[in-house]
Amino acid sequence: MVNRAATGSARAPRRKDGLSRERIIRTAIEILDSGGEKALTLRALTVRLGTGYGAIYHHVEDKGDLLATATDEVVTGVLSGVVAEADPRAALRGLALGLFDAVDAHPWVGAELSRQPWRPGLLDFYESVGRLVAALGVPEHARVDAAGTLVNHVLGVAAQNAATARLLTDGDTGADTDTDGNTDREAFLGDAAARWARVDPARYPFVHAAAARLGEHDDREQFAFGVDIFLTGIAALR
Amino acid sequence: MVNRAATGSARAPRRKDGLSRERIIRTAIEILDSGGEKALTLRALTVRLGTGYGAIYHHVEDKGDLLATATDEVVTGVLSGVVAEADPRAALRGLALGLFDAVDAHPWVGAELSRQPWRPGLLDFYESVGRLVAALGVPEHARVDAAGTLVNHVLGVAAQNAATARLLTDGDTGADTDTDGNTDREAFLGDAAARWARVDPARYPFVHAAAARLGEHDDREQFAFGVDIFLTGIAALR
DNA sequence: ACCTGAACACCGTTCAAGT
DNA sequence: ACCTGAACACCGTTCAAGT
Repeated sequence: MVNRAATGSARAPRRKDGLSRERIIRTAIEILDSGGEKALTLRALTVRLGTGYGAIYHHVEDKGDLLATATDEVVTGVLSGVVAEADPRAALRGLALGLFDAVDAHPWVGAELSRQPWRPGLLDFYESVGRLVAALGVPEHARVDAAGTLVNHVLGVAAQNAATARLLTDGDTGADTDTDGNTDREAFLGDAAARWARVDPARYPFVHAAAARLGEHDDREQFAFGVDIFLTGIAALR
Repeated sequence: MVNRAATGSARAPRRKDGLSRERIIRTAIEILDSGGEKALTLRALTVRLGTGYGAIYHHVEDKGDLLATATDEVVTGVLSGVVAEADPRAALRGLALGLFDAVDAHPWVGAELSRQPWRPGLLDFYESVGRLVAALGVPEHARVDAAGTLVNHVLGVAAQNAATARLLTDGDTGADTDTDGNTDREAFLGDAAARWARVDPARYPFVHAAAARLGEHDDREQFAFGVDIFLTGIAALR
């Protein structure tokens, strides 16, 4: 399948492709993105990279190390792409939505972030949130808690997102994910909505009503709404 | 604890202790509480219950089923113990803190809740939050999102709590957890604080300052603070 | 119906051996 | 230094066989 040195005359081509820590992590991200958390096994990595286990363990400490570094990669990559805003409120909203979108695109990141919230990948995020909270006029003694609350909101939604994605893709071989797009997703969501709608309306009126409106629901909007609630609450601390 | 037909004269004692779904789940909870998520293996269960694998699978669908049911058990048990309050704000705070305390006592619950946020164990919680949010005067169209945001805050902190607990107990055999109490915990927290304090103060002034104050930090207070921020933010929706 | 436990499939990880 | 791949320890789960 690799078919290297197909043409001829080439002298010594540096050796092979050159296995490196970066390439391993990049490949891991690809596997995670296409097949979900469950798809990332050391075996799958060796196959995809065309090497053995030891080669991977030579560049990477652990599977945990692998997952954590992959997560850092995605998070830092996205945060640097967030446009700077003058207004602290708008900046905070943009920052939060930036991370939301990243997790939305890579749901496994949500699971990993809630597993290890103190990873360096979140350092810049935390720092930015902290400064912006200060810029909002929050007194010093409340800044840490306020920033923590906002970060927690992001991580909480991220975890939820990951849970939904896991339900959608795990167990699946991922074979027909490409062919049909979102039939699976729709089927699942319909199923979930039906199950939620089945709760006793007499005993759970609120949940029942919420389930009925599940179709109109937009995760991103709900997330942004939550951010605004916290921003309003935080503004009152001034 | 049930102890039925304790006195004599009882005819056929029904057979042995009688392995039941309830007993399996109760034992699972014990293992999870004392040894953490990693300690719950089917093998450990068979040993503790003195049976084989098949016996367990006869009463329980899955390990997932086991974990989910155990989580439901803990959550519903605690929510029924929360005292009713007349003031919606106080009631919401009490409800949230009740779940926080439950997760604090059983950290594995936090991980499981963020893995499956739609479990029946959370139904009553979600319903109560929804009604109280309505009682606060939040307009109907915003209630679902508002309630969802609060639930997410609770689940987010719960997941974080679980992550910390996992770092503390997993890998550990749990042998000296009882003897020495919290030496391990203190050692770990000191280590974490030291690592956080090591971040570059020039590049990360906020995080660095936060790390310095990590000692005075109380998780429960920060959680309650977040709830209050949320409540303040929600009041503006009226 | 309820239980037993060997067997199976599949993990992450190690390590003597190669280049 | 970097890589190979058989081997190991340990999972969750199954299933023919027992009572």
